[in-house]
Amino acid sequence: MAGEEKREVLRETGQSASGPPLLILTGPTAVGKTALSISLAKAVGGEIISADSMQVYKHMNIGSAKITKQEMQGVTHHLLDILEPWEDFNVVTFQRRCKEAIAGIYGRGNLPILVGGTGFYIQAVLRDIAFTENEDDVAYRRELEQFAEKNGDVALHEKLQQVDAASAEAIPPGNQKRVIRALEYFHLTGEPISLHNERERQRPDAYNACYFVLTDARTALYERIEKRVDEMMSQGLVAEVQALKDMGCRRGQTAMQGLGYKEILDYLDGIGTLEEAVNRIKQETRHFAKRQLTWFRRERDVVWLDRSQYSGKSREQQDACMLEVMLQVAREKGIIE
RNA sequence: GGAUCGGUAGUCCAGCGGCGAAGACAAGUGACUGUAAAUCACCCACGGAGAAACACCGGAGGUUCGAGUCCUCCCCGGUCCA
Repeated sequence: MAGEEKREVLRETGQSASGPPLLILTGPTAVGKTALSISLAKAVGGEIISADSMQVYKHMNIGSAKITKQEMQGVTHHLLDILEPWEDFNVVTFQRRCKEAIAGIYGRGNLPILVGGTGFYIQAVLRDIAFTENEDDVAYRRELEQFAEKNGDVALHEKLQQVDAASAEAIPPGNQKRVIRALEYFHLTGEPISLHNERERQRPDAYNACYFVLTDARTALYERIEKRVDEMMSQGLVAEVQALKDMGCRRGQTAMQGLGYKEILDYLDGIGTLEEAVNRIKQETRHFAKRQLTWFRRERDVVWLDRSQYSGKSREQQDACMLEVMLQVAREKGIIE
């Protein structure tokens, strides 16, 4: 239904199929991207690049639901386990390393497949968003944080109002992180970030891409999430987090923002019971899935693959059907034979 | 059987006789251009709606200008005594 419509639109508008080829497979957590991505990679001769903000970290396997060596079935994966958990990571770093990986894959004559649930990262690569070259000014950021601490969100927001009214309009005072970034951007470049964003929004895709979004009925998705969290627990999530804690990982680090990690860390620090922590993980993972869906709905030219359309079939059969659809779309775009 | 406390949204829970019903959670929707598994916003008590009026706090009556709030009876649940 939704997928079909999108494809029609693509055909009619004949969106310029320019740029190097790229396959994207994404969707909310726990829809079952991993297995499908392997079939896809095998079918098209592709290498997978993980578009996931947590799986880049070493020692975070259970909680991030990282693919195992065995599950890879020989398919090459990139951007997994590239950082220690105390290192910072962000879109810009991702974009750079992803582009490097893509270049390498083309060099080997293979097709890059971006697989993962971090929509922002995917967008950064697909549209080749230009981020500021400036290093971030940690001191200035800290200064703003302290200002907000003392004077409140609203006062900080007023600062933004003065230099960049458009951004102030768009960002609510409560969203301190984005208010700070907007101020920081202005501080660094002398240009309002709203202008920059406006410009970047116009960018066409940098690739001849197929953007597949795997989804499912909400209830089914939520059930899968709960089941998966339970599995993580039995696989030893607590021990994994304990090990991270022993390595010196603390709340506040980028890696420890991961779902499942911050909650278990709380538990290990004596905040609440294990049961409460588990329930919170489930809850927040559901919220997260919802946010992901919101993001993908907003992206243009996506092809939806909805499991609920194949509800009578087994997962393997569903995957087989969806693989067919993906190959069909890729052929139409001239990405594969 | 007697005593007593309570029945308000999916859940928990506020509510001096002026309530078209507070708060929290869940659910839903959305934003997002260097922390994105982050951060934030909106919405949420039948229906209908531009506004008004009607309807709403277990059920039925009553008192009152006015009842979720007081009274009576009934139904349901907790606790205590038998």
